[in-house]
Parts: sequence; structure tokens; C-alpha cells
Amino acid sequence: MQISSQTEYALRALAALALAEHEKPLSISEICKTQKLPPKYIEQIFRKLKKTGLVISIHGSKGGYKLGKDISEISLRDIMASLGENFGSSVCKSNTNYCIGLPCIYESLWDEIGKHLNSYFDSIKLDYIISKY
Amino acid sequence: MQISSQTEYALRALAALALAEHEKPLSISEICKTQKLPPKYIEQIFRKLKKTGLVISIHGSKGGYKLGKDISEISLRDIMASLGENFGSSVCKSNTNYCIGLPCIYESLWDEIGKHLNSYFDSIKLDYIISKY
DNA sequence: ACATTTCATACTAATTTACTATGTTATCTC
DNA sequence: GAGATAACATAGTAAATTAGTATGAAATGT
Repeated sequence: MQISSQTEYALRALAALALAEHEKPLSISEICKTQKLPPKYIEQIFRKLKKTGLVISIHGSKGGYKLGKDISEISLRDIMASLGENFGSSVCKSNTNYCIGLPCIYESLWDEIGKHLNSYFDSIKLDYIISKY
Repeated sequence: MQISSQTEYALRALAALALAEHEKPLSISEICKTQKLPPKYIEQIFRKLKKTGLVISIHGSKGGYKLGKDISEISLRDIMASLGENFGSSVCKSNTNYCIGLPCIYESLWDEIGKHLNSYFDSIKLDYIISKY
């Protein structure tokens, strides 16, 4: 039960964007220099963040990334979801049918827990995180 | 961010113990038959659960396991902790010093999240889970 | 034209997970 | 006391996941 490095890196990078002037975009290399993050990995992560609208990109020279939403509208859950990290049980996945033919109480339990975690992670917004700086 | 199979198996097995007569112990093989769990894996898991007092064991023939605490005093957090699954960040581990020399806001963030998750998982007790049967 | 930077895919080393295999020790029943 | 049963203990291992790297193409500013 850990926060993946992917998620933490995304969070750090987004925080860097949030703290920068929002006029001009920040390039991957600029972000990675100050935050000492692996650039090629961050590139991949940003492409995912772009697909869900968390960032927008400017192509070419002097290009880079800007936040796609207000800092009050980007939550830790949004980040995790963008990276494909949703909560679940590793046994009772919807398609494995571990409990086929049995009355499975666990599916509803994981569901309940998942809902709680999602709403909790959704309550942690980027503005709160950068307010700690 | 998933519940490991280890945790789910432990939960299923403990639920089986909770639902059984608490007079006589249940053996690994009995538990695994009804719950279709891998016996040797469950053995290892039960040894960990024993170390933290969640179960007690009776050695030898006609032996097996019984719950070590009341069902209202065994939480999902207890189970996860017994299995060594605590919350954390995969980057900001206490000894990696990822942020050495920087003011690290993330450590306190993971700490805050960890505390929330721990108290949430602590609120989910075995009696609540088996009440769903 | 050229440098810069995003975009896209493929590959890989290390770690973790979810087990299995093998053997030992303790206890009950006969 | 012999044998069956079941916990105890450690080692090994195949598959999946994670956390990256490598290579190259496409777009844009100077």
C-alpha cells in the first residue's frame, strides 16, 4: 500500500508548474533540473497527464507544459487516475471472478473502501499541497 | 494502490476462523478447502498473524489456529501491519533521503495521508466484515 | 537551417509478489 | 512407542510490476 514513484514524481512536477509563472510554459528539462527527476520518465508521465487535461503542452522550441486546470481543481486522485492507478483488490478483480458461484462479500467491501479512498484522495488538491511551501 | 492478495487471503482466512466454532481450532487445510486458498502460502501468512497475536496456534495432530483477539478488536489495519504492509511513499522513504538538503513538504504530506489511511483501516473491524455474511 | 522540445514506441534491469518445495518439530490417537 | 497430523521454518522460483533508459520522429521558435 504505497504511493508509487510515478505519482510522487507527477505531484512534484505539477507543484513545480503551479509555483512557476503561468504565463510561459516550463519544459521537462527545466522541471527536472530543479526537482532532480528523471527527464525521460517525466516525459511519459506528462503525456498521461495531458490526456486527462491536467496539463496542456506547447510544441517546439520554447515550448513546454502549463497546468490545464486551476490548482484548486487538480486533486491527488486526478493524478493517480491519470496514471492508471486506481484502487482495488489484487484478488477480487472484476474480471477474474475469484468468487464465482459464491456469495462474495469482499467485492462490496473493496468497493466501499475504494469509494472512501477515492473521495479522500479527491479532497487533497494541488493548492493545499503547494500551500505548504 | 491495491490491497495485496496476502491481505485479502488473511482477511478471508480470519473470517473463516471467526465464523467457526471457537472451541476447537481450525487447521490450515480445513480453512483452505472451504475458501479455496493456497495452503502453503496461508501457512506463511498465519505465522505472521501469530507473531502479532491475531491468532494463536495449537501444535500437532488435531491442532490448528484460533483467533487471538475478539472479532471487534481485529482491524484491517492490524492485518496489514502484521503482514508488513504499511503506508508510505516509494520515493520518500525515511532512509533514502531523497530530499536531503531541501525543505521537503512531501514527507509531511505522506505522513498526513498515512495517518488518515491508518485510522480508516483501523476502523474496519472483523466483526463488521463478517456481519455481511 | 538549426536548436529545442514534445511525442511515441520499444526495450530492460531490478524489485516485488505470489506462490511452491522440502524438511523439521510437536502433539494426538492407537 | 509408532504413525498420522499439523504447525514451524527456510529456500527457491516464475510471473508480473516498476522504474526507468534508448532511440528516433514531428513540431515550432530563432
